[in-house]
Amino acid sequence: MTRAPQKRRLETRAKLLAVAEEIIETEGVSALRVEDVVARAEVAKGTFFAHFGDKDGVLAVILGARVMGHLDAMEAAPRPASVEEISQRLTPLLNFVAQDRMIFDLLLRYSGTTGAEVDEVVTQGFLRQIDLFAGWIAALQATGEIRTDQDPTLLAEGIQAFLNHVLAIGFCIEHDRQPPAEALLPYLKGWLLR
Amino acid sequence: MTRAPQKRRLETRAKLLAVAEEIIETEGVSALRVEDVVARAEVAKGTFFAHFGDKDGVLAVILGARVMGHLDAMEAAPRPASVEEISQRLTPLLNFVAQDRMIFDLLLRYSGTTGAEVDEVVTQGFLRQIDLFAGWIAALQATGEIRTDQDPTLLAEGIQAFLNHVLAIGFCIEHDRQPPAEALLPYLKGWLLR
DNA sequence: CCAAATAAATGACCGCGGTCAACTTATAAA
DNA sequence: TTTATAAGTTGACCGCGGTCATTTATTTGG
Repeated sequence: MTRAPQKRRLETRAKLLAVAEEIIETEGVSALRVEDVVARAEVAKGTFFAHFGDKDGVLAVILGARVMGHLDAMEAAPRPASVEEISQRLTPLLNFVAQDRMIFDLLLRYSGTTGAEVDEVVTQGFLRQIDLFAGWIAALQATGEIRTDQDPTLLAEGIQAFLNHVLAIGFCIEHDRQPPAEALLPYLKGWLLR
Repeated sequence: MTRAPQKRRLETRAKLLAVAEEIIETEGVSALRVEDVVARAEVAKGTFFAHFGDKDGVLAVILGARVMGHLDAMEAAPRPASVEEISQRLTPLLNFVAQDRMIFDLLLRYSGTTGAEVDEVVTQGFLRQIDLFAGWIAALQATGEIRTDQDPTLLAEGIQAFLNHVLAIGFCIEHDRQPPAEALLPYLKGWLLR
């Protein structure tokens, strides 16, 4: 039987997270170095890895939480009444992910269950997002606003696909830098309207 | 004015490429180590980077060439006459990319022009793929097999999006391992049929 | 044929993520 | 209180990608 974590452990973890968030806030995700984190938190390097497994681990916790925040906001807002409004609702999340390729890569990599670690924040967020989209879609189907010949979940996963596509393209093409939500709209229309 | 590369340089490059391909062939992409390559090729480490910039550079050359090979085959084969046949034509390429996450990541990262290096093989392949799809789509539109209310290029880019989506999901979800081409079909139908 | 100039190759060195046997601290059983 | 056991932490060490001042080979102009 596993013992409850002791206070000391929770303090160390909190300190590491605080430092990591501080660095991300001021210098950006790409500037995060494990060695900086442990130095500023005044713990040994091994401690970091004992807590988070690897560098991506701490990023998953922090970025996962931010994604969750965006999902909270999306759930709190009124449901979109049109395809354009879907695109609007997605804008903040899209801009968040678009700010740094590392964020996109990490979310893409963690966004499905890789076996055991189903309790990952990012995985949760991914599933929640699909559910959220599916809810929006079902409602829009009920009003006849969008196509009804496909399952809401499939349509939701399709939105996910276009989201990632637009983000990936955005990181590649330097010229023609339109905001991701704008680039998304044509795909969304072609996918949802009939 | 830039001078033509001298014979020695071409030989070195060829040797490095041969060794790298040999390693990829026998041990897989993920097992590729720059230090192994230079050791077996009997050149110094710096030489490798003088030739390919970074590790991804040599991978882009090798994997880009393989993608080109698949595109050749796809162009040589008769045009798909249905959505199912599109999925069939895509199967070899899809399986190639699905064999290792590193391949997927690299192609995704290099698959757009990042400014100057437009002459990257991978970027070429990406553009060629879109063209190829657009050609297929235009032909299917002419026969009335698929929807005609959207531009072939947009539909082609959508296929690209679903391709990547299916691959990403495939790497995440361990259970329920259906071949990627199979997972693709529902999206393709929802996207192209009307 | 011989310098000066440029291309190519070298390998010691660095940064940084990640490991692990040893050590310290907390907790439970005797 | 003592002692066995587990939880938590430590830092030297490693692997590997990547850099760059220096050295060696090749080309070119006189």
